[in-house]
Formats: sequence, structure tokens, C-alpha cells
Amino acid sequence: MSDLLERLRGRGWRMTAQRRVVAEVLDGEHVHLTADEVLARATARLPEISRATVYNTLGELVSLGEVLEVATDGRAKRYDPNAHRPHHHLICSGCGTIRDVRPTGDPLADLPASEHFGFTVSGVEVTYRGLCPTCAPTP
Amino acid sequence: MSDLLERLRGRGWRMTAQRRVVAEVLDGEHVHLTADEVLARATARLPEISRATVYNTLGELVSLGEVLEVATDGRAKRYDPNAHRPHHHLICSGCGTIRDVRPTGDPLADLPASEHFGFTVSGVEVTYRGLCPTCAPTP
DNA sequence: GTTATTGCAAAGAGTTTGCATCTCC
DNA sequence: GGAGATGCAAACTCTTTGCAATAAC
Repeated sequence: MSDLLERLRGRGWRMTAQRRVVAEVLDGEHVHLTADEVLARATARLPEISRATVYNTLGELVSLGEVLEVATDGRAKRYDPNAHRPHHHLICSGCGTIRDVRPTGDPLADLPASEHFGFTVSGVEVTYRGLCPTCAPTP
Repeated sequence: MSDLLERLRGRGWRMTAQRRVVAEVLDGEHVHLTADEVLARATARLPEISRATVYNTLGELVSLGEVLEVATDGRAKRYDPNAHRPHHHLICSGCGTIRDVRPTGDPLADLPASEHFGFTVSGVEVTYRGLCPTCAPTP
């Protein structure tokens, strides 16, 4: 089921029960869990997994480029398993829910050379803000 | 000199030496300080200012909409005094330097209704990533 | 058998809070 | 004079680290 697990195995990643559980917990669309949420869900499947291992594993997945860190306004970082499916985020200002979205057009092309300040520009993240149906004020 | 101070006074913000110093330290273009950096610079001008007051003041400025929080990948939040000049950010992946940039076009218009998921979309932040001239590899 | 990974517990960074004192308007 | 701001220190949240025990290949 998990593309992620396949890819990791193919890269010679040493497989352990803990790593498998973390990868499984992260798999899916519109998944943006905090480290704590990953730990909670992983613990449900593998009670002896430790917080340190969850952080270690998440850090490696990010280094490998298989998982993206999403810095939201709130406190804890969230982890996004869809690093290979280009997308951006729509975050609810009320409850913090995140949806993956795909805008039209290429935001990279929208930054004129005069605004590069000598930088080599290589990527762009777009974060939309709004209120989800649940948090929207009732008229 | 400070638009920010003018505006705050006009809003009936109770002025104290501490608040003035924080506002002065934040003023300027391409300014994106962490709370700790604000404290350091404020302390240079007003040695008796406390960390709690810096955090309190920054939090209020953010609530008032006069200062923006910028969540970078790294740890500490940064504070951007140009809330009233629409802009986005170009961040160096090497050293974390931030420049304010103004892309052409309207990224909000690039999110089709089919990607709204029922949200009321009200804003958007665009973060460009790259390497600054200092951090770029020398050929 | 080696080498990498795990778990534990403690430390670290960044931020928030409770409360008595002090200061602006 | 009174509402509100300050400073202090402790608490809190999230994350990282050192190291001995353990499990993968």
C-alpha cells in the first residue's frame, strides 16, 4: 500500500518495526501530523516505540527528501508525506486543519529577476489561509 | 522616523520606554528579527528591559496586525514590521537570511474554486527558497 | 559479527505565565 | 488614582542528545 515504504527499501534503508510503523502512519493524502501525533498513532500499533525514535525517523525521512516539514503558525512542526507530489497548502486559521492544494500557474515564474537580489532561486512554497467549513461563522 | 510608532500612538497604545524601544528596533526594510535578537538590541538601548516584556510586546504588535510572524524552517519565529506593505519572502537555505520580495501576479487568483474544499480563502503567503550570493557555491 | 538503530532520561531552545511592583494617562 | 505594563523566575512545549543495550543485514 505504501509507496513510501517501497521507496525506502529500494534506497537500502535498514528496516525496523519502528521505522515501518512511522512510515505507515504517515502514509496518505492530506496527512500533516505533528511528531506527537505520529508518536501517538505509532504507539497504538507498537507500544514500545520511543519518542526519540519517532523524532530520529522523521528527521531522516526529511533528510532523504521523502517527507516535508511544514512550519505552521502554531507550535509544533507538521510532517507531509507527499514530497513527490508537488502541491501547496491551505490552512484553516480557526482549527489549523491543512489541505493539500494545487494552484494553477507557476509561482516561481512570478518572481522577476529584479527581485532575486543575487540569489539562486530554487523553490517556492505557497500557503493559503482561510476558514474551513466547520470554523466559518454561521450567518 | 517610525511609521510604526506613529500608527501605534494613533491607536491609543499606551506608550512606555520599553514598547518604544521594541518598535524602534523592529523598524526598517528587510528586517526579520527573532525575539532574542529584538531583546539583545533593545537591551543595548534600555538595559532594564526584560525578556517577558519583549515577548508581550511582540505578541501585541502581532495581534494589532502591525507586525507579522514569519515561521521559518529553523527554530525561532521572526518578526516582520512591514505588515502594511504587501510582500513575500526569499529565504537563503544556507544562512537563513530573508529578503522581502514582490512577485508579479496575484497568487490568490491562482487557486481555482475546485481547490477551495469549502474554505473561505482570505490570504496567501509565498516563500521563495534559494541561495544568497554569499552562500552560493563558488564555481 | 558489525554496524546501525533503539530507548531512556536528561538537557536544551524557545515561549508563556502568575504575581507583586511600578508607571503612564 | 486606577487600569494597565513591567520584571522576575518558574513552568511549559517541542526537540535534541549521550550512551548502553539491542536488532538488522
